[in-house]
Amino acid sequence: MSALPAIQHSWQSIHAEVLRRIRERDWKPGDRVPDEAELATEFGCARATVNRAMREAAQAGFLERKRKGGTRVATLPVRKATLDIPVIRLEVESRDQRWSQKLLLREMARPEGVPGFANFVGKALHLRVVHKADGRAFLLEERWINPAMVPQILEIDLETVSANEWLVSNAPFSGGDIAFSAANASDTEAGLLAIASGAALFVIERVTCNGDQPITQVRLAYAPGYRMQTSI
Amino acid sequence: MSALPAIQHSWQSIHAEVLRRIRERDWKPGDRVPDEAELATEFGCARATVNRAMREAAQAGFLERKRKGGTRVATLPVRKATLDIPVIRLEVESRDQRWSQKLLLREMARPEGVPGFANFVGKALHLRVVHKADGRAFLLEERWINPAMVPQILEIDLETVSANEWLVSNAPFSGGDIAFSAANASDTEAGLLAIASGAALFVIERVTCNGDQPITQVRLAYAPGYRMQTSI
DNA sequence: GAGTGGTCTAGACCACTGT
DNA sequence: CAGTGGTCTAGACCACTCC
Repeated sequence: MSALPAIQHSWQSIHAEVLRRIRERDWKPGDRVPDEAELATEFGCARATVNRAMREAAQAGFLERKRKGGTRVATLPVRKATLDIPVIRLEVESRDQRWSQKLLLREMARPEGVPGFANFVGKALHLRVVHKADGRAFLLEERWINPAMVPQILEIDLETVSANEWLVSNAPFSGGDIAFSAANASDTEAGLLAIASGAALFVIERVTCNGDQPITQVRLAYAPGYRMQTSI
Repeated sequence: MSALPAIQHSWQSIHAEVLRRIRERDWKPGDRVPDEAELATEFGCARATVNRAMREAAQAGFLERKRKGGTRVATLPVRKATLDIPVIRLEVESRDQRWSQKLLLREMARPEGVPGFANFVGKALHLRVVHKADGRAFLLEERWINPAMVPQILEIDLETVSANEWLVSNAPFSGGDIAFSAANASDTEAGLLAIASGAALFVIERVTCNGDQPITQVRLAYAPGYRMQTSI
């Protein structure tokens, strides 16, 4: 009962009220909640407005919705965190630091054992780059690029433009996979990053594809101190 | 020009077509794209349908929308990856392994230098737990819990029920922060995980709050081999 | 001021899926 | 089969922001 203070509109206010009821245990985990039509009456708005509010809450993991089954409060709310994967240069500049890079290696080679390039035949563009923030090396990039997918990149001056940035702007892609892990720095890596051998690196591995064709695979190894953050 | 094959409906098909145009460079980065009314005419649907498709594309980072400014293709599309933060037990069981835990420490203590507990006065519940998959230790959990926010937890048998799981189901919370990083295993950590001292651990640090009150802070250190994965 | 996206409404039909 | 969420429509008004 107890309708809301009279004037309630906007899906956001309803969304907030829904989250409040979950947080305050008005609606308990596992509970069936009133259906959209009922809530629309209670809130005095159109069903579509309730739908929007509930859909967003479900997408965030707070509710579980099923046709005919109705809507229930999630029992074990799987929290969903959204990470931004920015262009490296912008990530550095957003910390008010100056970005620069050094191209250590540029070759055409056979990608062997490279994730995403399993069935690849012929040679691919292989890059190794050190990224610097205010002149200090903080990130090693090891990248393989499928030249069949982005032939133009063979003519780009990768000393000037980062492959990362060029690809983001010029390589259409449909999807990919990302994995995060930790790894001990090899002697070589330690030398390049000016850190102790064996130091713990934060590693991001990413494969991007267009359809079923791989475009690029990259391994980013961040020097100690790097933190990837987000809110939930 | 070239209207679509005639029958086009559903925001999802329009969404797919929009992404295709971006991918295939029909619409180039930075380009202004037709406004909603125009697209609605082209696709032969209501403006609300176009709105839904474009809104989702913008949320995913492919478009930038501004009132009056119109909609443009993002020049440097910031990829957004969504991570699921599951309950540890379920994560293990989803790999068809058996989950178990060992409670190493349970004390009331002053949280000093604990993120999120900066202004905390008095004592908090401090836990240290080893999580095992098929009997093999793979994760160290170090947790602080604000007893004022969840007094019932003081009476829970944390040997049986994981604090992680209990909190997820019983502690209402409104938000929090997560950070991911890498760290070298200390001698103690190495001993507990049966790995070499200094090995690279994947670390997740999370603070959850209700309003401005901290509920719990946890540091999860995963043994080498752990990968957190997602698709984009 | 005017153009464009953001949202709300009232009603309708459809698609799943539990009973 | 029937209840519930998912979506579409046509129209309206509002809010922001560029000119």
